Amino acid sequence: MPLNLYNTLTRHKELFKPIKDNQVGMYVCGVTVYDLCHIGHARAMVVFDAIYRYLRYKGYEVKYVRNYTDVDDKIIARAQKEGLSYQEVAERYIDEFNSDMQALKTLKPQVEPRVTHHIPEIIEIIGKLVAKGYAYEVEGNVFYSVSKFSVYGKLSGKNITELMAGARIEVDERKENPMDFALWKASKPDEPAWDSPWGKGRPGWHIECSVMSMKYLGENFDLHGGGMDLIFPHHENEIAQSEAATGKPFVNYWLHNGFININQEKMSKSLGNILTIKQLLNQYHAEIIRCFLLSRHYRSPIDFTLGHLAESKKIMSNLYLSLKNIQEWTAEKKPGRGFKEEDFSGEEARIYHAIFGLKDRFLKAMDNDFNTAQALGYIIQISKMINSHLEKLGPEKEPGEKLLFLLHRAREGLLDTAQVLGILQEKPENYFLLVETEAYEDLSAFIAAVENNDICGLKERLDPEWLKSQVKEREKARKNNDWNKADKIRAELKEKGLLLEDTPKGTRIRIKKDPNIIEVN
RNA sequence: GGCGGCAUAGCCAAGUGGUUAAGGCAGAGGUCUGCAAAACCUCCAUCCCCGGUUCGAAUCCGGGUGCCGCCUCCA
Repeated sequence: MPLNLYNTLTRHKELFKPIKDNQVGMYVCGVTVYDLCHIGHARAMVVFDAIYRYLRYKGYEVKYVRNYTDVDDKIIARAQKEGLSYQEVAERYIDEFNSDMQALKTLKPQVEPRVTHHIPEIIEIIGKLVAKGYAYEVEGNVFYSVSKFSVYGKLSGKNITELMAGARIEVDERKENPMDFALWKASKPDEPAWDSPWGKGRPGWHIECSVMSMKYLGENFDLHGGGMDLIFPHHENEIAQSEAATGKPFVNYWLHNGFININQEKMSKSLGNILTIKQLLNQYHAEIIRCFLLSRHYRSPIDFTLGHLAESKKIMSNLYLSLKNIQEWTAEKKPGRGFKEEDFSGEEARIYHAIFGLKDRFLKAMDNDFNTAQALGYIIQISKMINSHLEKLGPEKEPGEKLLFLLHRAREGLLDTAQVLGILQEKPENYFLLVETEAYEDLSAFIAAVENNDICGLKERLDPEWLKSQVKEREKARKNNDWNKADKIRAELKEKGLLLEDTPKGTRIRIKKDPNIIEVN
């Protein structure tokens, strides 16, 4: 099935055609490593991770490159503030970024180039641009001359003459045109510097991506991605630099993800509403975050609120519930043989159709400009059908051959599609343990776990002896039909964050998690 | 001022002209339960406004209105 994607360059959805039959080169602008990453970064990284996974799912051989900007003004400023070298700052935040990405279960790109490892190549390209007359040197700085590149503005739809030049830019007198931008910056004393034909200095911001993307993917490659904000000037400038240097078209398809708002406000340092990935991961399982991020189309803005996150949490629990149900119903039993459509009728026939149609529908959704929201909807639909059907069959959990067959196929289908979104990667029992704090069916086992301090932090908050006596009291009260007392104890435990649930099999317990630990202003 | 995007139920959200407008959350009613919880069942929209194209439009075109982003570092 053909993949269509929205190309910022043409402002249309286009049929995706790789340059080399089934190989894809993909470059995504990474981060400037001067601080912890926030949920906006998380969105970009998760979105492009899903795109990367999907391309591979479709059978493309993808070379994925994502850079680190490890030298720039902000890093230098941070280093000076903390009395560290810029390398130390960069190293620290590269490590932090890596741990965030790993926690968010993103796949590692094949190449993660750093600016400081590519200085000779950068100098070479700048030299080429100067030689070709696209750039000029002033006092050790090299600027790109925007007016020499006739199609400047083609990505962002801007027109140089109409750009209110200088309106919001501090005009640098040394530039021939206010829109010109730095390729090479002369360094001040105490700043990182490399020798160059124009004296000591360091690369400007945009040139690195031109150089590193072309180095690893060729002068013309397939996909280039990043946040919406990078369209102008960053990506516009990349095009200007690259195409001027090589005379070839740079990137065929430009993809840009939308921004995250927090409670309908732009996330910004001045508003003080920056939420870091670490804060979020502290409270929410990575797959809940991925589910939230992928439940909207990647180009739309999305609003971060605790309510929305709670929805995603519910969704993930329901999905895992299906896996758990399937696991319990199938146990170790393998389906005896394959069945055909005509073998099923009624509810089972509907489930059969849904399961066997899942992959097609999933592909169709994803082929439509990576519509993860719709794709996720289809996955949830299957999950819901399974849960509902099994519930109706009652508690015996003795599936016939045909149902066994359906359940196995459902599981395969769910896992196969969900992995493209990077969800349902945990074993259900582990997921519930991590997220819901799996309900303990056995109260004495729970108390023992508290005593052993197996449950993080609970021993400090709860006296196991007190807990033991409360539980015993309540059991006694229930036996005596003393419902008032039983309810009272249940309420007391609830205040301590313990939820008692009476089921036909007995009383079980689960730990209530506080959903409001993250503070969002 | 320039460029771009969005407007679908209480909320979030999919929907690239054609059967009953995905899905989720919340809510209401129900099953189960001593009660509650969990789970399951049922119910819950004609798509911002006005014109136009068409046999037929949420979907295409024009005009309004209202939001938002970018034009400065930014995912």
